[in-house]
Amino acid sequence: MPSLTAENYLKTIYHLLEQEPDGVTTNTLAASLSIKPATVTDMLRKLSTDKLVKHEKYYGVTLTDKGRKTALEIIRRHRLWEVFLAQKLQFAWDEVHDMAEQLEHVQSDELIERLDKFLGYPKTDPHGDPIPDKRGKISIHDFKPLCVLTQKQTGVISGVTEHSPSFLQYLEKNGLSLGNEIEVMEVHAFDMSADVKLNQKKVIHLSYDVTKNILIKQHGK
Amino acid sequence: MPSLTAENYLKTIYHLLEQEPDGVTTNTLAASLSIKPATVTDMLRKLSTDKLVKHEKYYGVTLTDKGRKTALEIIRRHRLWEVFLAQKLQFAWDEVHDMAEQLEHVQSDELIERLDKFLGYPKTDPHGDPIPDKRGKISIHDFKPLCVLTQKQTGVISGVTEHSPSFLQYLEKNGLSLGNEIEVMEVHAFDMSADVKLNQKKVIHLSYDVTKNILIKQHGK
DNA sequence: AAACTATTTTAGGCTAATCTAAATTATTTT
DNA sequence: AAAATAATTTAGATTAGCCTAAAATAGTTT
Ligand SMILES: [Mn+2]
Ligand SMILES: [Mn+2]
Ligand SMILES: [Mn+2]
Ligand SMILES: [Mn+2]
Repeated sequence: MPSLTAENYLKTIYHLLEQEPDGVTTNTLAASLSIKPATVTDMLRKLSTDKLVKHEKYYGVTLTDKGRKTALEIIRRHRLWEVFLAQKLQFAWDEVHDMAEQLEHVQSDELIERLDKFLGYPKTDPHGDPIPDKRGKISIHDFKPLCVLTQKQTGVISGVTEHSPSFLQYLEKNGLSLGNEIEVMEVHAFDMSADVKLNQKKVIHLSYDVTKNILIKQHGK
Repeated sequence: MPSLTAENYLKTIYHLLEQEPDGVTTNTLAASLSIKPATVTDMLRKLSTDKLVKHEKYYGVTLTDKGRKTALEIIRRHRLWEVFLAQKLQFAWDEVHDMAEQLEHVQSDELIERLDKFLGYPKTDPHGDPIPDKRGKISIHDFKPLCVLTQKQTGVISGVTEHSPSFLQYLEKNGLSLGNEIEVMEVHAFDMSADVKLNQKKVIHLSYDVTKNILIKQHGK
């Protein structure tokens, strides 16, 4: 029964550990939560006491099994609510995150089970991110950033690594939604931008800032 | 933008004013919120500063127009979520309240509008209580407690004034759900209990504690 | 009208979550 | 290896929301 605040710490630590698996620093966590490092240190002491994190003073923090399980529960709730908002209430994929940030803290296991069933047990959220099952098991995909594909390689847009409304709206406007096929026509060495063919039709030009944040499931893989 | 705590005060004051229209006392409010009177006095000062309530020291508190509007928004959210839980997630009417207590605090006007639409603009919640519209307009019914009906009078079960799971489960078990027809066969003077015919079939015996909490829409009214 | 009782408010304290400023520790540069 | 710099922790303070105990007020009884 962690507080809403503690839940947000655990979730954020979980996400940051995906980039820095052997420990998240106090500053990184503070920046991510938009609070001061001193506040983070305080909370890490409490989370340590509750055996949710392991904090090596002056080095960094990682999750315990208990902490990881809790984080995955929150992520499960967040992503199921996002599916609900997108599929049932017809919100666009750039609109669902902020509401899910609130809904994820509603405490009721039964509610989440029923919601899962109501949604038809979805495996991914509107951004292509996998939804952990009720036991905290999460499937890991081997999607690659579009920027690592080379000429002639093809695949399906299957996720994003950037969730800001402005980025998602940009993708939507250019027809780059989940499920669409792409083929890399040419990569320009000087700025890493790429020409990409969409659904075997239109060719569009994408900057590196865009291609690095689009995840591709490669064909025949 | 009242806090979650302030929202609960406003909602509770609104409900208590339905019984005591010219002012809710500090003790009543404290009991209703399960906190101490001293704490209530503190919060009432803050809500007064924010022009949400009018507090006459040592007498009682009422809502300002602004406070009433806010309370009705929260009640709207609560009841719409209850409809969602009952109709879409198949929860029983005695299970929805606690989850709605949490969901009602999720802040997003657009979410509530879409939810309302998704549910087909319901006019009442699973307990028969009216759902305020987005402008804070709430329809008032003229349902009467079953206990005031006399022999031979008939009507339809249309609401309850007691929401505890044990009471609601009792009603459910005895077929006393919303929409069912009743006819008063006999009222026993010594304990105010009543024999009531359900859907022109079975006659059941109900104590006063039960009949006073069932609201009836009388036929031809 | 005075005294008593019940209710309400005030005074002073506590905890969770935040902050700023100062002290400490680790890392990098010279 | 010392000094400088950067990151982190500690110390002390603040605010919201709660508490208990004491003081003040209102309502009731004699
Ligand atoms: Mn999200
Ligand atoms: Mn998502
Ligand atoms: Mn309710
Ligand atoms: Mn209800």
